[in-house]
Amino acid sequence: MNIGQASDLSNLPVKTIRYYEDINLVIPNRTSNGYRNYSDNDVHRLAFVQRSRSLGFSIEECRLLLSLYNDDHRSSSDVKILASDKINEIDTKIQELITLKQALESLVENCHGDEKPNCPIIDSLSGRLVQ
Amino acid sequence: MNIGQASDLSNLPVKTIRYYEDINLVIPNRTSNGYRNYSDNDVHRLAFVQRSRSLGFSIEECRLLLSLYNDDHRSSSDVKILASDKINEIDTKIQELITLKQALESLVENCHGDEKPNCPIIDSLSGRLVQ
DNA sequence: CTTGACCCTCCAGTCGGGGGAGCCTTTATA
DNA sequence: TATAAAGGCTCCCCCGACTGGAGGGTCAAG
Repeated sequence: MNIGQASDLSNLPVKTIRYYEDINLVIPNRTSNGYRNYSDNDVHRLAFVQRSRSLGFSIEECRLLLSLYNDDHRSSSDVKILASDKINEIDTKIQELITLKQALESLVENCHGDEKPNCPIIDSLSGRLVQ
Repeated sequence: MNIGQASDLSNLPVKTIRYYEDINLVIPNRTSNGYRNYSDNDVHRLAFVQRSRSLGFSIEECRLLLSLYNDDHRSSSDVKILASDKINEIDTKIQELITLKQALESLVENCHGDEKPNCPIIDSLSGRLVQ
């Protein structure tokens, strides 16, 4: 099938699918007119990448997951480790964002938010100690 | 002072400080030999940007914050709105990451993680319904 | 007078694509 | 059968926010 139909079936933009070929992730055959010709298996792989990406895996992790996907002799422990690592990564990011949010909240709480220029948020950003 | 000292005082890499000049964020004078010559005020502005960036503000938001920083007639409400919006942004991101984490956790829980190829994580990524 | 630390500019790369120009092929309609 | 629209192709530049490196110039110490 052409790239447009592959795009519909995989929920990936056409541009992204071409990009995935550029980086040797999912490589279709070509028809005689030079058009990309995606097989059902190619589309499965595209959709696999789409779901993996939406779960937060990087392209390189998707490449690894794809190779496990196609490996009949894989160990499920390899996959589990990859997913567990990603959970830890996400968790670290969440904690960082919570810390950030708390810092901003404590600044906002102390700001009157009126028409006057006096502002503890600016004071803090400029390095003056507040509180 | 030279860029190296400005780097030490602002906790910003030399490369980043040059980049901030490129994008017209903090522009120093030059000495006769062509070296950048940072004033104390320039360094304050660099440090201001460093703190703003570490609180999650984008470069364009930093540009706006800097202009408020230098505006004696600012309203603190303008600053407060900017910071509150950023809190909401961060909160949205946290919620997205929590959802992502939960999805991954439910997949990992069902995976035996042994030497066998059978793997509900791969099954789910490949679009096969699990559970 | 040389060494090393520091400074300069310019170019390319990162990640994961997006936008658009300029062209070719296929398909639908008049 | 002519034409127009839709879809395909390659190629190149753009995003944010830097980072690395090449290839040079400048300055202070010994």
